[in-house]
Amino acid sequence: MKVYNSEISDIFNKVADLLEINGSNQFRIRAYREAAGLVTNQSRQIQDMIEDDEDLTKLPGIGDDLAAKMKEIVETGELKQLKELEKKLPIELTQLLDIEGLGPKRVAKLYQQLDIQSMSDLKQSLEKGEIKDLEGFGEKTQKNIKQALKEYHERGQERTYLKVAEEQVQPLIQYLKEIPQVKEVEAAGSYRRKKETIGDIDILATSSDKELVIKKFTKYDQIDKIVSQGETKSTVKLRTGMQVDLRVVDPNSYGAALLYFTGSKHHNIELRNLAIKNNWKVNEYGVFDKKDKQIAGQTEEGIYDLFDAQYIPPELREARGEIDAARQNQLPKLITLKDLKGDLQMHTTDSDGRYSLEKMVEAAKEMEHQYIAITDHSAYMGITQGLDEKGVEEQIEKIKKLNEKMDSFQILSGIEVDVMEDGSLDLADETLSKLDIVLCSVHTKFNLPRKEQTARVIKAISHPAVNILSHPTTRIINEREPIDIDLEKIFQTAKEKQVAIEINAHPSRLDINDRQAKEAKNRGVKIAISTDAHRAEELHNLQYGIYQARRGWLEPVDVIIA
DNA sequence: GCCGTTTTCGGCCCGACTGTTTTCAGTCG
Repeated sequence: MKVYNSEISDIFNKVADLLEINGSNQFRIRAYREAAGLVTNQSRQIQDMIEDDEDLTKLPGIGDDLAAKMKEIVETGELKQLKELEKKLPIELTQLLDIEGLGPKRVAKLYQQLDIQSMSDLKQSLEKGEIKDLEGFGEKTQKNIKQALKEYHERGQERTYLKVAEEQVQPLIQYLKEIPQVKEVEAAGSYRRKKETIGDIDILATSSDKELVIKKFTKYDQIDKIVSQGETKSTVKLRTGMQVDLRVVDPNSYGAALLYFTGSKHHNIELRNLAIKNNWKVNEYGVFDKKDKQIAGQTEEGIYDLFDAQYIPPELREARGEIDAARQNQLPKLITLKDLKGDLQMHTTDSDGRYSLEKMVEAAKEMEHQYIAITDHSAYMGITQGLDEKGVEEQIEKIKKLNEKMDSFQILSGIEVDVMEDGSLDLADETLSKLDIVLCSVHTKFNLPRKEQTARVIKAISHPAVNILSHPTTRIINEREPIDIDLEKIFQTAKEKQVAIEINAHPSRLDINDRQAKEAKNRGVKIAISTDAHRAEELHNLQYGIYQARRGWLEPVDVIIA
């Protein structure tokens, strides 16, 4: 039986939720949550680590108890402790915690006094209007819970693509910049860390007249609702449903506040713990010594400097070893968009692209690319009207003629060939051998069992003609789960066969992801970053692939850049 | 439940805003 890391972290989170509703020791609860987060962020499967007899207590925050519990989950698929807790408290209570404004204390009270166990119980009680009479609750709180429950059902759980968030952040930043009293303004949070999806937007501004800035912020014309408004902080909901938090601080706290609101939370905690060892205190206003004197805080650089660390780019601030690396002067020199000289995957009207070969070439030249690969689909995928052997040869000729007219720019003849169910490729070997570059990818049979799916992909990339494995997991963010494959084995084969692994730069794919990219790098696998553009405008998506690569610690040397 | 140049107990990151209170608990990030 396969037990995934996500199942282990789900169980730990449920234990933490129930313990919290039960009023247990908060630090014990935190230990479970930390463990859940650690397991989620682990690039290796815990099950594999246990099978390899690795010592799980070497992981930070994991002691004998939690290590034994992970082992129990891997071996039995469940955790006795959770079963015991469920006898005392209904498990549905944990869902109530997802409603904004409902934390463990209130959920416990609703359960104890009104026997509210589920969303539907809550809805009924709200309709009866009996919640306002509980001690510590009131008219306003009841109304807020009612609204939050409604929004919970409307919004679902989806996070927004980075690109979609950018479209909302940029004009808002511009609006804030135009307020004369605003000195600096920057979007922080997961947006600044360039995470593939964004939950809400955190904006930081500095000003000597904070209240005025908050006031003007709440007048932004895209705001649907003001959730909260204080002297230095306000939360609003935009018409799009996106939540935006603005925090205004004094200019001399800019660096500390930017650091704080950029996160990640775990990165901050690591820094704070480091500060404690030096008898310092870190908060959003600065770093303070024992006498409460500010010793850093104006700039992020100054703060990292105080910790004897290199400046850590936001993309790396995920508590994945970046602080240690920065203190040993060993941070990677992250790849930038400028390092990339071309694009290795795009489509034209010869398959499912919307633009002609000539148009795509024109657009790529305008972007100052030095080369591109034209990689239309192979014929197998009926809906994409892909190329068969004859079609490929015709396109090769067409590209050859076009290349003759170019000075320094180069067009590579390529293909995105389908991987069949048995791992064979959708074009004859002879045809594939005539191409400059061959990408292979899975577009069908997403549900094969792990062993078969892995064998299928390994067979495909073992084909001597293949250069790149495109969108390896086939996931589409918020839409399609990744296929079940053993990426470690695939990376191993990729290295042996000198096949590159793609970071597909499409904002909804970003496949492989940041952690997987880091793992690939560690295993010595080359990465290709390409847009998979189906229209000329999409060539600009390369930036999102670069963000993901940076989050995966990639340097120019790890990537096919020219 | 974890952890240790304060090592086997006693700590564990820190502050803003709201609503219900009348000094603060609860929630959020």
